[in-house]
Amino acid sequence: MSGVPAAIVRPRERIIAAARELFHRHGIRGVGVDTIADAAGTNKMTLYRHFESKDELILAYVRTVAAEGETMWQEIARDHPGDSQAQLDDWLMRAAECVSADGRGCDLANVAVELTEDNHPARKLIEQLKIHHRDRLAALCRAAGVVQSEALADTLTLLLEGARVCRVTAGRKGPSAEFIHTARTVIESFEKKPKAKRKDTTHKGIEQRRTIA
Amino acid sequence: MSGVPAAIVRPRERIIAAARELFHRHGIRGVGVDTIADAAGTNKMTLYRHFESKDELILAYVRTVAAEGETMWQEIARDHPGDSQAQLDDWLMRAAECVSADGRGCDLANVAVELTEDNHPARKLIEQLKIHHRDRLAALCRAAGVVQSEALADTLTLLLEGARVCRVTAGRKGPSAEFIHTARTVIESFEKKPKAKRKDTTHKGIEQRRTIA
DNA sequence: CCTAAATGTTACCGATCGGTAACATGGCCT
DNA sequence: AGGCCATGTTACCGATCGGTAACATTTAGG
Repeated sequence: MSGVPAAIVRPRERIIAAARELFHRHGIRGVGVDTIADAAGTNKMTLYRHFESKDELILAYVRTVAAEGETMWQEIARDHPGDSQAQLDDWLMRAAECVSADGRGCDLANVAVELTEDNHPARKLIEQLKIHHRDRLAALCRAAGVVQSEALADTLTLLLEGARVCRVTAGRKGPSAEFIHTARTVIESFEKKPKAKRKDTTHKGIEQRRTIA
Repeated sequence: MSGVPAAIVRPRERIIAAARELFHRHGIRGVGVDTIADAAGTNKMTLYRHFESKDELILAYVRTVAAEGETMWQEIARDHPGDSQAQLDDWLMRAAECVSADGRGCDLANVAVELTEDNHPARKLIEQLKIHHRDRLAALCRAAGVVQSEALADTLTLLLEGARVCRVTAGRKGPSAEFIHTARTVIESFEKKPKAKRKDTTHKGIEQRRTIA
């Protein structure tokens, strides 16, 4: 009854998993539906019974990548409850992993680059996801006591996206190699709210922790 | 003798111009050689008499984009001779134009994203070009008196590349909207060499110009 | 066990892809 | 005028693309 058999992975999930891998490696335009169906251990006909077009499969791919991003944010919050400063640090480490992972850059950005039609539904979805990610980061910066939290979120977003694309264009030894150091320097250059009400312009004591909670 | 007739644009130049435009708009994989030949007012056969493959045409496209970048650097040097600070400002303005131009991002980066084969000659060329650009920027930062010139060049490169890709993924109102302000803030946070030998830690007078020449 | 739904298999469609052969036409130089 | 070289034209090639029809097979549920 509750044994293994019922847990066999359905074709739909295998197709999504195969698309996830192949789209990531060869790009959206670089892989056909035949290849995906084959890699999923099924056939094109079954694929088209679950996705009415390749565009819909691309949308499912984007949603899958987005879900992984959502999982990341949840893990960050779970691993450092109430410690926004540690959450920001964790975000930075995970971001650095994304940069140096495998040199294929950001999957969402790659899709946006390959989808040159302005009104493609996947592009609109990606736009929402990217804005959402930036807003989450801004909220985290604010919680961590950064005064110009919006500006820092914008800056960190640009640095991360730049590092990922530079990893693709300039290789492992390019500007992305120093991403962590670069981001840390920028973060430290932003002023943080002191515990006291008055601004503290001391030129050395900018290192208090847990400013907000 | 020196009249107009001999100056008629040859098919080769028209093909490169058409490829420049179409590759930029629709991506490398998004446009076929037929379309390019047609847009160039010629035919596929003539195209293949000048370029032995589409890959070679892509290479010519990359070289064209690179030449435009070289022209930009020369204009920057010509417009502000001996004033490295003004040259850096000029670079920033031109970079901002690249970001907000037409929302198609960086042509070279787009090619690198679309060319998923690691050993494609165009990818190696792009890598050299990107590294070269970063080194030029680092030299400019050093000439402008920035102490950590290498670090600033890396940071500005990441910001620029990030802004261009964010313009594609997150739209006009995304993090790239504040690119100039973001970059300016970062630049100002980097220490500059004072004229005097001793470091000047004054908290307000960080605005001297023409520090080096 | 029997039925019905999900999946597999094969063949096919029109379109487009990168690339080539053969031949006709043009203009430029001696 | 003659000849040559660049270009234009047409047709074609095999491969692959996204997508579908018809039919066989398996699987699950009553």
